[in-house]
Amino acid sequence: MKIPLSRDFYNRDTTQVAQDLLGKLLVHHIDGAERVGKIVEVEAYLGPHDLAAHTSKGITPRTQVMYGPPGFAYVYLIYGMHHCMNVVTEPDGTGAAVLLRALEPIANLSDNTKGPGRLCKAMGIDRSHYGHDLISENFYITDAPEAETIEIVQRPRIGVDYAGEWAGKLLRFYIEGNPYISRK
DNA sequence: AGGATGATATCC
DNA sequence: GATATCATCCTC
Repeated sequence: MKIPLSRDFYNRDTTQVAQDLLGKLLVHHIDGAERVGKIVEVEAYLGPHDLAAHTSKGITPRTQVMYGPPGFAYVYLIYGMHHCMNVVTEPDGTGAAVLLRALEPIANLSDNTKGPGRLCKAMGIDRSHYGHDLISENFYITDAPEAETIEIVQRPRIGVDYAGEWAGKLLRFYIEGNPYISRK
């Protein structure tokens, strides 16, 4: 198996981690198969001061893991039917995370990986993965075997119009030209 | 453009 | 206990 990204990778500035996650591989061992997708689109949620972040409501049972140490999965159900996956960033207590929005299928994945809900469906991720440590053997993020040069595009985040001035901030990042972006 | 569908936060 | 609100997706 490959080597998961270290705790220190996640224990950094969230916008930096978000951009560094582009091109990395998300790996999940499930039902005897290794599902692998390349991360091509993400969004950064900076902490309680970020009005678009779930942690802006304070520590609750749902946001607890997002306030915890970095490198853990924050998975939640949205609109009653779709799961979304984040990776927690920055030191314990910060309340920041990066939402994974789209993958490029690499192995044992359907072609339907554009968008956070579809991403989780294709990877077999649900609320049972809430709080899962990504420094693990069966569910983790790792470097791509071959480093490639990518151009990163910055856009406002999707679906956060309620967040006032935070709605317009350029905290959505994706790989320029990649065909698996959820929206232009 | 509108509906599905249930957890969650926030109010009584 | 009731209700409004969702970091979405599918169908029309």
